[in-house]
Amino acid sequence: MSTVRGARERARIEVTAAIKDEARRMLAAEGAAKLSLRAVARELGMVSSALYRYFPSRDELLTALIVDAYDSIGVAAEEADARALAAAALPRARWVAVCEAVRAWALEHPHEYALIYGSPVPGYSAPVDTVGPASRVGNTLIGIVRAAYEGRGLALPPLPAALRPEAVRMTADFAQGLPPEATASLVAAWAQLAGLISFELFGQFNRVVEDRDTFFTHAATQLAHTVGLPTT
Amino acid sequence: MSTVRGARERARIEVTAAIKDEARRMLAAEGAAKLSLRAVARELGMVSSALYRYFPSRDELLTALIVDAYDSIGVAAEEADARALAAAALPRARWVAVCEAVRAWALEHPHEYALIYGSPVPGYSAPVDTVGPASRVGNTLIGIVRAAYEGRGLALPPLPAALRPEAVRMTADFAQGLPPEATASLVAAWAQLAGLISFELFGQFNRVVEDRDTFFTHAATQLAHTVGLPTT
DNA sequence: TGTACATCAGTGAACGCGCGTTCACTGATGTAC
DNA sequence: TGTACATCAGTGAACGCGCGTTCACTGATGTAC
Repeated sequence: MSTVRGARERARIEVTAAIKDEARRMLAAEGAAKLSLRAVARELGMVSSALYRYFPSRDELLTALIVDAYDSIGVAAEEADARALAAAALPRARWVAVCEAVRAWALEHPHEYALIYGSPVPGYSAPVDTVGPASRVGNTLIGIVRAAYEGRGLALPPLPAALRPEAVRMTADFAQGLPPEATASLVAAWAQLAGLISFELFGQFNRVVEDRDTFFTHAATQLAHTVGLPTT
Repeated sequence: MSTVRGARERARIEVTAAIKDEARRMLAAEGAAKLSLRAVARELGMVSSALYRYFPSRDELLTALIVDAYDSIGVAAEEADARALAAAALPRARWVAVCEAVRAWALEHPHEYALIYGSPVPGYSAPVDTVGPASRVGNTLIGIVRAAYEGRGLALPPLPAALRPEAVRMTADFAQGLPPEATASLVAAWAQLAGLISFELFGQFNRVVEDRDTFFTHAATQLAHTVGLPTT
């Protein structure tokens, strides 16, 4: 059976996890730029070259952390939505709940958030493996708007003619079943949500916004409005 | 007269400028994390220790670049607004013009944008000198909304009671003369504008948004709506 | 079940690199008398 | 106007640091017969 593993295989899984955990800890403490294989190895009581049995390079380790971060924030969003849905929340409440969950995750994991939504790590370019996990939050938001559309419908202004072809293409590519107006607003809202969180996290709200929970909830509610979610 | 300078003083001004220019070039090429005093000195044909006659540390040089970047993007915003105003544009058109100018600046100076609006540089904390220059873009946006308010007025939904005290405080702190509803929406819009630009710049729109000019103009126009700027 | 060989995790030394910062110095520019 | 001294830009060597990656190796685990 494939569930019974030899000592070698079990050890490999455990050590790989330990490396990622330690790397995540360093990431949280110092940020991506300071993440070094040598420091991780040191902390684990290994010699730095031993890590090359598990990750062929520093970049591969970073990629693994990025994928994990995308999955982690994606799960946070999906679970928040599932809870809201279980509580029979209306689309607008689901939307706000997901936004708040994403923000809460970001505040708990600021460096991981910066890793995936902040400025790109110099010299590193994300490989294709990250595309799937990267879209979980977006897909959750799409799901909420789709449910609203199929229910009471959406309240959206008409698209300018110049944007229609692009909105139609985006809809076909990743938001099937939505009206193109909704897709365009949704993509913008997703970026805007990240802007709100980034500003808070990266210090732009220092000396500007003090009651940040209240402020964010209001902004997220307004965003729900811009994607056409009905008030009631 | 203080306008006649000795050779020493003139040289100092020129060399300081040359150091900043070269540093900016390296920043543009490699990003903030890779900016090194040694590399700048090398490129300038100086010995690395000579830079310490001009900047007491690497962080001071970074701070100078940050201040310059804030000023540069601030000037871009202010000039765009002045041009729109000279063309007798209505507030909404001024708003969109400023948003587009900010985006254009960001696309031309991606690493400088990342330096000021991206994830914080590890180990670096911005000193107080940056506060003034940092608020130029925001002040430009405030000015547009204030002009609209004093003209035809703003179209804004009422504030939730929980947010009112914070909105009143923000208004008193940096947006005197605006109704508190406008201040709250404005701060959110400012962060959302940065989110739109960051997503485009940092690659989140890859495989998502293709016709980015059109998309951005639409999103900026929608933002004008959320801050209450009248359509006509 | 036992043995011979293959696989693979981890070691330790080394390579070559670049960095920020300090310090005693030289020589040119500026200043006071 | 000329001279003596003070100021300051730039030099060159050095300190101490950490990094990613390679490579030949040892010894334990796994596998085929």
